[in-house]
Amino acid sequence: MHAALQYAITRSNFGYIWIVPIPDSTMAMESTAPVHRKTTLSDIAAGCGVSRATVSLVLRGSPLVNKLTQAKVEKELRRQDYVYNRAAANLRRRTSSSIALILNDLANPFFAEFASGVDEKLGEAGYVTLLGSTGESSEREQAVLRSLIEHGPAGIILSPAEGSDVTHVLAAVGAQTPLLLFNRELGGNAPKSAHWDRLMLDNRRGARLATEHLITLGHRHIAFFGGHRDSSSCRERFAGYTEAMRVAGLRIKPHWRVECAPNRVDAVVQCPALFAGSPAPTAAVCYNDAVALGLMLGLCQRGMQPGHDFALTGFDNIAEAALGMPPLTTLAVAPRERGRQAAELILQRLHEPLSAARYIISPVQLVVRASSGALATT
Amino acid sequence: MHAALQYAITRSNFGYIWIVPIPDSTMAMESTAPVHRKTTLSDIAAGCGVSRATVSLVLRGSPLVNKLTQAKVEKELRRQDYVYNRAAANLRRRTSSSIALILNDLANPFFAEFASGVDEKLGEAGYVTLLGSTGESSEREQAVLRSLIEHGPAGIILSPAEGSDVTHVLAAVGAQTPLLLFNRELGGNAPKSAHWDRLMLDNRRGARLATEHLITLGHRHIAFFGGHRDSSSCRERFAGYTEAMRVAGLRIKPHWRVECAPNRVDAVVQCPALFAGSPAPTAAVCYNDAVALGLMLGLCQRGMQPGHDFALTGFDNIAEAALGMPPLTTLAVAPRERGRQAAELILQRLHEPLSAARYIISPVQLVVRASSGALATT
DNA sequence: CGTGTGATATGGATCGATCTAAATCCTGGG
DNA sequence: CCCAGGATTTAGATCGATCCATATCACACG
Repeated sequence: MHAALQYAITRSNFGYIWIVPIPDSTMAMESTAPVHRKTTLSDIAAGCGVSRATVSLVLRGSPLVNKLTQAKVEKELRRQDYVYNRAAANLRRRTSSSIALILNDLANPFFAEFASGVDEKLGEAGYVTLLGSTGESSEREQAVLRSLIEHGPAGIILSPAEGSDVTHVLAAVGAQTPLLLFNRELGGNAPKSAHWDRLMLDNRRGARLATEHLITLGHRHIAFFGGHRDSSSCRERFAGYTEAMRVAGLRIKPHWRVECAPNRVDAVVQCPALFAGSPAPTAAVCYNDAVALGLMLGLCQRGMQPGHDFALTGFDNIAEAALGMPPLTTLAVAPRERGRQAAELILQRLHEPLSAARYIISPVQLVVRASSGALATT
Repeated sequence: MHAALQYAITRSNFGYIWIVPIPDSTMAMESTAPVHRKTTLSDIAAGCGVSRATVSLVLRGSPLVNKLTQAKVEKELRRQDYVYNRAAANLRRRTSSSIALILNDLANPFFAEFASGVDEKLGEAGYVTLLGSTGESSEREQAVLRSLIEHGPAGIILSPAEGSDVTHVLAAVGAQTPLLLFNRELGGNAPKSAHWDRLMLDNRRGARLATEHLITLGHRHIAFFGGHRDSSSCRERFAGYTEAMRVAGLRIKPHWRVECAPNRVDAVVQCPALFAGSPAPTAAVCYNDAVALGLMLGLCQRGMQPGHDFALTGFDNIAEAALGMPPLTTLAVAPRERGRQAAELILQRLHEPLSAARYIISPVQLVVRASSGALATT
């Protein structure tokens, strides 16, 4: 290879691409193994004059093998840079060491942190995470499920896409692989025979806590702001809100229910709707933090000071909630913890495939900050 | 089972746990398969009186089989709810259909979106993503690498943990599996023989663009705010800043370089340091968006109006950047696109294992908004 | 000296698919 | 009626590990 060809540099649009040739001695002597094949248990056996069975025993730390042979084999394992082929072992043992994690929206920080928790816990238990992101499309969900199931995961953790249907999911999953549903229910009505574990958030209780908090602070005209009626989590949160209002003997005016997409931009846009009717609310329970932060912006634009002239709460306790001006009163759902919990649940299910299905509604915790006016700092 | 035992409800702390017994007919008739084992290719063969080889050919859509037998086999496949065992096939074919994706911090929205892009692209290509999150710990990185490599991924996409070391990583990965490095370089000095692909962000150019933008707007006293000197990306961005200043013939005062942790809280705290010396800067290039948003808060607290009394830029273009008051001028890095690109690169590498290593520095794009004063709206 | 015993080691079948080479079937030409 | 040759099908080995039943060995005991 000529020195002149050492580097090829391309300027493309903005970025750069370097092409660096491979050094001549592509693969130097790899101990003793043939250049390309991975070394297998048989290579080790041959390499130190014992049978494959013995090597296998050593790999699994069996007490049956003599200390000396064990040492000899272990030395050879290191010498040949052996890596265990778990797929082969799993095939023979009819086991699996992976769990599929299928999320409707990995790019959402809430699910990202959930995934992080799942992976953490699974890793500790010696399992590996098979990831699948469906981008909120039930067609992709089908495809992803079918693809992942072929890799034979021991279990599946699924946060369904919106509009995901029971029968389709069950058809793809089959009856063999345990399923844990997270965050959302499946649409359609389930066949009687079907059963799976569920891990949900206590949306209803969360919204009730927030509403009660505002009531305690003296508010009587409280709105429910944001979210769409057809989202199940929004329905649940709204139910918690109405429940608290009813218990406190407060009537809800129709114009106190303002819908908007669960993001900041739309929240800003819809803010005026809150004040269209009379009496105007003095506080709002928001569908989630994004919406609450948007509403705060909208209030500022109307010359109102959130936490002072108007109290509001969020839901999720995203990172920015603590840092807003003012900081946001909200409900912490601890997504990483939920991830660890989901992993634990599916692992338990593997140990007891026949035990009763569990339906867990996970606690949420009210985090009081200045936006609700409780800690108002002028 | 008695009706009285139908449900067990536990109230625990905040949440609830339902235990729902499994219906009596746990597994109804599963077509014809024995209750518990998965159906295999042999079952299908036996079920419709052909050989295993023929079924295998049908599965892979070979044109060699007669239309009639093909139809017969396909019918039986459906009847028995057959699912392909890709692990077994991979073992025989000595192939792999998975790619390992190892991230230093999955909970970070930037990486979450990157992962989302990777998974999307890999899915399209028929690959499955093996996830591993290292939580910024090089020990965990080692463990995760070793665990994932045992599952025989066809390739590895690695965004290294801070302080991750070349030799350790190479020892875990081995020479067989192609490696693509994303976002960061590995520490330590690499052995000559080693080579792998790299996909990095054009940190330097990004910071230069931001700085040039501020200079064009008339600023002469420009600070570089945030980040730590020992982070490689921070060093690169700082280099871009100094380069632009030098080219424009502007001297940098020492007190214009203020370090802080790459988050909002610390940025607020360090804000006053910017104005400790004279002459005070009239603008700042910030290490990233979080820092820039923090600095905006700090400026407000000093009674200054960002984008009006003081110009500033961020880096990353996180979701909140567009929604701040004022919206933040920043550099878009398109993490999802980078993810798709990373997936593409590793897939290409699988097709050409011996082609030259690529070093790609991905473009970043200046997104001008009001915070830099270019679009000042009073 | 034969043999029972505990400690080790191993051959060969096996998991569920694929591959290779060879067997079978079918059809038309000689 | 036989056979070449294309169209189909298949038996059996194989991937890299594990499991089972059996083999081997050293030693002690009657």
